Amino acid sequence: MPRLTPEAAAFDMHAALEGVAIDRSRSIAPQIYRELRTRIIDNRFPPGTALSETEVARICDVSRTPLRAAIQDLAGDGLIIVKPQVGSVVAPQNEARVREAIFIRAAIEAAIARRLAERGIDEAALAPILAAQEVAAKRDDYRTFFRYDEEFHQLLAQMADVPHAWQMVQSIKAHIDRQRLRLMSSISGRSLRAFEDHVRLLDCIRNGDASGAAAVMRDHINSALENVQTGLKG
Amino acid sequence: MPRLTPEAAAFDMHAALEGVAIDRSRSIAPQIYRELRTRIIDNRFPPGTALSETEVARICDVSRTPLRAAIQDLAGDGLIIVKPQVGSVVAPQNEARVREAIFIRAAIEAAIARRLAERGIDEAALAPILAAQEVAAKRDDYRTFFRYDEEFHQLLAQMADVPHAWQMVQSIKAHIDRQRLRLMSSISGRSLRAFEDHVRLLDCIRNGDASGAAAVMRDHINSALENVQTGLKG
DNA sequence: ATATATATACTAGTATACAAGTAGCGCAGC
DNA sequence: GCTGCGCTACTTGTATACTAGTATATATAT
Repeated sequence: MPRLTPEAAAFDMHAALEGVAIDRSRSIAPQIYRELRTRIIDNRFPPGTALSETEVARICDVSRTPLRAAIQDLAGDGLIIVKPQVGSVVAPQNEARVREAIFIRAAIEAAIARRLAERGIDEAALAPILAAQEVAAKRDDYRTFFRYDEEFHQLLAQMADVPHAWQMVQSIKAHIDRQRLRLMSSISGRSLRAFEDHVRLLDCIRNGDASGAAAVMRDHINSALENVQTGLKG
Repeated sequence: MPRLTPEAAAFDMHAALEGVAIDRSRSIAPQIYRELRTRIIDNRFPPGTALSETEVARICDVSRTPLRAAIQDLAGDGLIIVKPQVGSVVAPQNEARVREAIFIRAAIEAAIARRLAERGIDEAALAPILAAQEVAAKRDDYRTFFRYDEEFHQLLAQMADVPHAWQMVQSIKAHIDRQRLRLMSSISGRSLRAFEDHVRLLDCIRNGDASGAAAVMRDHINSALENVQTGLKG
């Protein structure tokens, strides 16, 4: 086993895996994947945590086979680092990695915005979400706003008809979200700024301003960079 | 087993897997992954081919475990469709999928071009590749040109310092390359046009024209769309 | 005391056995 | 001839046993 960091030494694996419930009538591997992924993103498994396949499998009461499949998938996402014959650890939060994740998300979502501006959209479908966002934003209720923000972006991706692109965004977004929770309430007025971005984005789309829409979306996503500079120590 | 298409019925699995050599001193799973991936992309495993884990494992003389891991990874790439308790097949070549792959690649690489224009690059490193491209392009030698084109784009990604973004491009590019080989020599003058794109791209980067660089790159990648319309039946 | 060899207790990678589910074929009955 | 039930032969999913490699601790020699 790799040397434990002080933080990881105090880590309680049983506590971190509390609430894991497996439905034996469905495939186990994807369920374990989801459970672990959620816990890594919300930092119940802090970066650097050692994950022994045997130990986790025993605690979750499943065999190593589906658990291993989940670990491999998480390694593919870059959330777990597997060192052959040595051990697996939750990937450290690397500033460069987060910045690159934001870069990729901005690239894909800007392209989505561009396409929507070129093709036009059904604004009616977005209206209720946008209204809910406005309420949350004016209350500076970032938690609620964040939920509708997710919906908003997802709906745009659906309208652009690029499901796999959205899947990639979801995958890469894990690296961004993993550090977002730490600071989400720290910056006041953030929701309002984001809401205004959305309004400006829809303006551009409505006017068929493809480059403008892409630029607004790019800046909107890139605003997460502000967190990176202040949020990560390394 | 899923019903066989006429094409797949005549398929010879042993022939398709010829040349698979496993180095038992290294991990087997990634080796199998590479071997299968290569064969799917160059259509030695035509779309729709049924892949039985047991059968392929036996022919490759490995156990199901590492082979299964490879299959799962390929399913993650969208190159194989796994139907639980039914069977796995090589993913059909879907026009929408290819178009979306091009969309994603264009998005990421356009963002790379933009970043390079903002930051500036070391043109000297690109010069030899560009020179080799010019020679191949003027001979209309698409095969050679294609090799240098790959190098060119990879080097740009390296310069932009986004290794994971490039990894994603590589992954998604499989869907594009799978249909490229069929037509690569069909359109004459293609290399020259691509070469001119590269020159214009470097012009924009040199002048710090971020939007221009992004636009050139976007159009450059999107030119692959011309193949899609004529190349796929469905 | 320090450096080096070695034992030990882990790790992930692989092989194999078993379970559960699906599709297609064939036969019985209508 | 046609319909429907059931058997059979596959498939992938899971559990477990085994292999091989690594890091740490311990003992030993210098």
